[in-house]
Amino acid sequence: MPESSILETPPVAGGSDRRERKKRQTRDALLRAALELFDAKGYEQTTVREITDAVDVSTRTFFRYFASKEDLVVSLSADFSASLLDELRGRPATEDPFTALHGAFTAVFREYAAQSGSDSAAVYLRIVRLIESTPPLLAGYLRNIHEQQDVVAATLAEREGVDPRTDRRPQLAATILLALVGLSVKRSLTDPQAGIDSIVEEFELALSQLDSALSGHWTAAPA
Amino acid sequence: MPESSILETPPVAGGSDRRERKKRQTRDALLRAALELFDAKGYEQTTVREITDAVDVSTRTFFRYFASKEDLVVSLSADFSASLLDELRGRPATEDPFTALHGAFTAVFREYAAQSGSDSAAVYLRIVRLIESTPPLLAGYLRNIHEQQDVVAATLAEREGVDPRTDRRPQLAATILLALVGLSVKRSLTDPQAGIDSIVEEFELALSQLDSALSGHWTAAPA
DNA sequence: CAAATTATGGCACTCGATGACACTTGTCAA
DNA sequence: TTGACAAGTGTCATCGAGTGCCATAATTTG
Repeated sequence: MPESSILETPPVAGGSDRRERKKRQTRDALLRAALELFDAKGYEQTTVREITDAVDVSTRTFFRYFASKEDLVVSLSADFSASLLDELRGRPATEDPFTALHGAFTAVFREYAAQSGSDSAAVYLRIVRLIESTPPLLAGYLRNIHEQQDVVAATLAEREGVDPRTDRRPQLAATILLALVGLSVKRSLTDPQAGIDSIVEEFELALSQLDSALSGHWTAAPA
Repeated sequence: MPESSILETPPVAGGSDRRERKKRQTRDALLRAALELFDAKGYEQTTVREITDAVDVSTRTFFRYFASKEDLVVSLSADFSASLLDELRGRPATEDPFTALHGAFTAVFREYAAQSGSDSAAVYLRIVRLIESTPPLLAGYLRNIHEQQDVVAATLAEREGVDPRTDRRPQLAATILLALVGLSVKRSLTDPQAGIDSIVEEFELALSQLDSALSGHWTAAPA
């Protein structure tokens, strides 16, 4: 069984030892048990002790797999950001920054949404909902995004062959686009029915209303 | 001596009792001692115990004044956000959303920069530097901004008489403008010499380059 | 099988944060 | 002035997150 989900440890090294497998299993078990408990009784109400008891390892072991309780959740959303960057780097150089960033973003989400064989999309939504409803997690999540900004900006600068230290447009574009991504995700969550596709829809909508929102009064209907 | 700085407890009530004064003194002392220690040995390396020892109160008292160690720092920057909202609400209704938000932002910063009689500007910069260089503080700070978004959006919606639940432009505008504020602050900090004025300059610059950054390739010089 | 690695468990400890209880001090009414 | 009453504070106890250290068990390698 493929069982390819964002819950798994990324295929870092080719280590195919039994040791590696066991590590992966424990990590995976901790992850699943934690999300289960977080769903059931909330993030803050769940102690690390409870998570490790459910998997039957020591709490000490937990902190060898995850830097912190927060990291367990946030690292999952970080994987997602990593996908976005990968996709962005793979975009043809003929695309201008805006198009490339826009394309990379929609591609990543569509990819997740299309993975019918796995539970990536479901897990992603679960995690994001958890994050959005838990202040300390939200904080860590936003910090992550904030750090990504610089990386995205650097990537864009390289694509366009400009110096990111003198030209402010890369950082500016990265800031705006990532802010829109965040907004789209947030909006989609207000609808409990909404799936991953609605994130893309919200994103498109935001882009189309950008001009209208920033110019003049809003007496007219959104363009 | 006026001593009017953002270190002080905001003038909540007119309570001019001795009790009020004493409370204010303790809070103020904790604030100053904490910032002093944070500057000297870093936020994470400073324990609450050390702060309270410097002021000679119990650690329990500390947590009666501040919800957390993080709150002590972040609440100061939150005051700033509050100023922005006040200013925004005071803007004439004839101004369109973009103009109002832009005007409110520059006004608040200019006001801070102009307070030569106090150390508001200096303290603000000190705090923001501390926040930007301390991951957990940055996280809390960003979470604050994120929460402000909804309030700003609601304010804009009211000004324009649109329904924030159906019209997405308020939230969109708030998101973009606050993201630009954050970017401007961040950029100003890279220059150790920069004062508060440079934040406004960065903001203006970002606005003027918005179109250029989001459309086409960047072969041409920034508009 | 023996030796070198490496994951794990257990323990003690620090620190942030909270709750309970008692003490002191400022405030207000009689 | 006196006597509540409330508010700020200190002390003590406790919990949970996170870390350093060392012993031990599992795994890999020779």
